[in-house]
Amino acid sequence: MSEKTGRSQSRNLREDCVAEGLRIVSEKGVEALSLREVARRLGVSHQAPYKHFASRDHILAEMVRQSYASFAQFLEQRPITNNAPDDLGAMGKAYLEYAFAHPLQYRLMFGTPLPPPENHPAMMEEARHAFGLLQKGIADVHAMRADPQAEARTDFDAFFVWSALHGLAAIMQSSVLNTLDLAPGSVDRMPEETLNRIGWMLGLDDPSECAS
Amino acid sequence: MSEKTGRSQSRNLREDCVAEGLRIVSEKGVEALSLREVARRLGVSHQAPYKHFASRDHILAEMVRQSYASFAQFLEQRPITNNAPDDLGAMGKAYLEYAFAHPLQYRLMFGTPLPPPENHPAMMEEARHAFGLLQKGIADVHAMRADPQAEARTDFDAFFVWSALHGLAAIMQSSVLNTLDLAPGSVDRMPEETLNRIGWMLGLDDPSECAS
DNA sequence: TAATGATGTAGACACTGTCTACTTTCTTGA
DNA sequence: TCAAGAAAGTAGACAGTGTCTACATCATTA
Repeated sequence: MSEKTGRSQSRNLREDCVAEGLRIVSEKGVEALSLREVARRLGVSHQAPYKHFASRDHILAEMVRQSYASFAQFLEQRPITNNAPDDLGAMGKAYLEYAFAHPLQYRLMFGTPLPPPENHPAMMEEARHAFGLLQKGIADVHAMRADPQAEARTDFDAFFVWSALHGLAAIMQSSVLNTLDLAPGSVDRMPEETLNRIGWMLGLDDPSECAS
Repeated sequence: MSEKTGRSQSRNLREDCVAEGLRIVSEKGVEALSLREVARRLGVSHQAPYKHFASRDHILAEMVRQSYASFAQFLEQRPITNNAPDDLGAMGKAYLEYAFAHPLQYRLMFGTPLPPPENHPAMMEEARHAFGLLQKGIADVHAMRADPQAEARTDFDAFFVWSALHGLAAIMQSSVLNTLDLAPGSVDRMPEETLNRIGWMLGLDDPSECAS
């Protein structure tokens, strides 16, 4: 009974397929992903991955699930203070950091049509978890406010923040951006300024800055 | 010499390929686009389109170019008043209208990796034109202000507005959205509220609303 | 009128996902 | 212990794709 039992090997193959698939995605993008290439890199027959995944969509869904998980983990592992607005700001910063550090993986999660969500509940569960972090960040901020209306707006604000962050991340990765004739420096300052504006819109800053 | 000369037919085929391609994209998305399917629908051999386009990327670039053109045309044909802030608001509204009315075509322009821009200058020219409309809308607003700093921020503000609008459009088309447990109604009100917030952030509204 | 270039056809190649059939390997229960 | 059976991997086939090449057709024009 060596360590390399058939079962453990096969379980490794399943995980290896996902890992190798994610590597391909990170290098060349989702469009360049093929199960045959995965099998080739792992040195197995082109049908081996199909013993562990029903279809290309299923391996893709697992890759998306793991991406959401590591994305959420990255958001969670930032230093946490007891200041809700600061923590929310740090989460926004972390969001953009992840998007810029792993552009193709980010595109996998948020920029390509996902396999039918109803067929891949595990994938969606992980997505809900990631979004839940943002909801909680917003809720914490609202909770420390006197304003009773704020709480009712939690989902709305979460949606808005997500939308603003995603818009920024998506456009900064677009190839269109490089061909636009923009004032120099206006692109580089965008992430920081956008985070400021989001915070401002949520009323995180000193109201006196409002009119300036 | 009938009207149907070889030349005019071939020119039609070129245009027909793009039109049929756009039809496929609008129905099934870019991923489902294939030149052989286009040829099949047009009743020609699978190689006929290649007499008019060097590669799949070239036909795709032309489709993107036409999409940008019709997108820009849609933005331009909205009623124009002499009130710059109102006109800018109307453009934002038109932006979202187009995105929601033609989701797959919108994805073609802003949601899929474009063919190498340097190889397709006509495509990028049309993209610049579309973005130029937004820049002009912002510049007009800044121009009617006393604030001299505002003008220097034109590109920055244009970038921000584009980013916010795109983020909203992209997320509202995401399949993830339907599986999130959000407060009912928070999604439906997003477009209008986002436009309000953008206007607010640009200072288009009465400053007295700022602290509310 | 003959040549030439543009346009369209046909076949082939390598690649993809997925179906089927076959072999090997490991587990497990009588 | 060993035979049965499940699990895992291999191999071949099929239809689909983009693109290369060779060939046919036809209009213009020198």
